[in-house]
Amino acid sequence: MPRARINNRIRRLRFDHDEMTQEELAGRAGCTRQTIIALEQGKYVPSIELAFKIARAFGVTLEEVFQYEE
Amino acid sequence: MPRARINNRIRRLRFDHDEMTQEELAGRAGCTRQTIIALEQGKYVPSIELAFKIARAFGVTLEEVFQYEE
DNA sequence: ACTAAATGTCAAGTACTTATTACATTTATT
DNA sequence: AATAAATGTAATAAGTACTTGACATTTAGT
Repeated sequence: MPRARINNRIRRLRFDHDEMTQEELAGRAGCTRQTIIALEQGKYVPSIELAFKIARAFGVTLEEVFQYEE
Repeated sequence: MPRARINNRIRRLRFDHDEMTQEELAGRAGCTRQTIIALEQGKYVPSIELAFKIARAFGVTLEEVFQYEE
């Protein structure tokens, strides 16, 4: 598959949610802390399922967290 | 990662788009025909990137194509 | 009925996502 | 300065997404 051009606003959303910790987010999203770290660092793009869970953890839509860069 | 609870409306969207063929959709989304077939059959869930491309091929949002069930 | 287009199946292989475990570093707090 | 909390790093391993290629079946048009 093509070069991933997906970026995310996880770091920003954590900030906006009273500086929610990575561990707290991981817990809510049902993944590990390391996964959150890697996502924030842009090391990879999550599966759709995890993306939906992260969005839900912040109470926003998937597209408010992840964007396809042209 | 958890059991994928993502379903899609690709078949329906193709129908609504004047019965766009799987090959035509694959071309627009930049994937193979076999991938479209497998997705319609629910054999797996696409990457976010492919999901965005498919949505774009139909001119709708990602969430209009893919839904997280419960 | 023929033919072509569309859809489906199968198998092998590559690349990526994510968990796990364990340790290191940075940033508060007191 | 000491401790604890938060963040970062790294390596292994398992499972999944997707391509490629080749062949089979179904559907539609003439």
